[in-house]
Amino acid sequence: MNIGQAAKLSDVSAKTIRYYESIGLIPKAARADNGYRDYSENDVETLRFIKRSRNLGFSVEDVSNLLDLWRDKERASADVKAVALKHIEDVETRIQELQSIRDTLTNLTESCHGDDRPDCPILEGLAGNNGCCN
Amino acid sequence: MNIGQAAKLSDVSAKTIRYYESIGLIPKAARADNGYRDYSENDVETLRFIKRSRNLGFSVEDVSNLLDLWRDKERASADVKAVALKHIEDVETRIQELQSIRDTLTNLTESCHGDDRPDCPILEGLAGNNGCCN
DNA sequence: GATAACCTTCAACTTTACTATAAGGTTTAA
DNA sequence: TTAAACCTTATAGTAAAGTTGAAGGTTATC
Repeated sequence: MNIGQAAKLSDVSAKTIRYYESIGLIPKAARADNGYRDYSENDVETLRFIKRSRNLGFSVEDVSNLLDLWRDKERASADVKAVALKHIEDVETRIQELQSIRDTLTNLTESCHGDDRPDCPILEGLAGNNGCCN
Repeated sequence: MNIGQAAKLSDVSAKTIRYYESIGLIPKAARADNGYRDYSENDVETLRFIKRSRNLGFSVEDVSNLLDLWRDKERASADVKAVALKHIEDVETRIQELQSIRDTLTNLTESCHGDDRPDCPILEGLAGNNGCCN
């Protein structure tokens, strides 16, 4: 199938597929007689794998590692698990950072009456005129 | 004081201070006789405000708006609150996305024995061979 | 007086992951 | 047959927020 069809089936745009090929994330595609890239069902599977992994927040480099593991039928599942656990840890850290930010902002906004008067604890907090943040 | 001193006091690097000036986030600095930028305590306060705001995840553009509001002694606190509430909402959305990712990954890793055998539910999940994700 | 530690400008580069554009060849459908 | 809808390559641009480097002037210290 042509790249457009593969794009549709995998939900990865044609441009992005070419980009992935250019950076070596996927091997160079086979070519039809007319020079067009030619994809198999298997290639589409790979693209779907990439798409799902990216949706789960793995970097392209992580995905590259995961693809290697996926293709290696002898790999130890522990190797895959290690990549996943590391990523979970990173995600968890980011969640906690964001929660901390949210809580600080929530405290600030709750103390701001939010009307047309000018005094504003939010700005005071950002300026450091209270003990609540940093 | 010189830029290095202002950098130290505000915890914003000298290069970043120059960068902020170049994009108009802060006004052009006063100059000493030798041509060096000259900062006041007030300027350092502003840099600290910027630093805290950035730490709380506000974009540079948001910070620009917040600075305008900060400088405008007539502003309505409601205007500030609106910026903060919008940001809280964005942060909350991001937290939920990350939690969803984390939960999916946790499910996958929990079903993976993680030893030296090759079969791996994580890769199967990423490949779409189960119902758990996307 | 030398040398380190400052400061200056300006342009270019970094990161990540694409996206866009140009100029052109191919295929499909009316 | 001609127009739309594909496909090709190569180059450049985007986002965001800085960072780096070169080439040079200034100041503080030994």
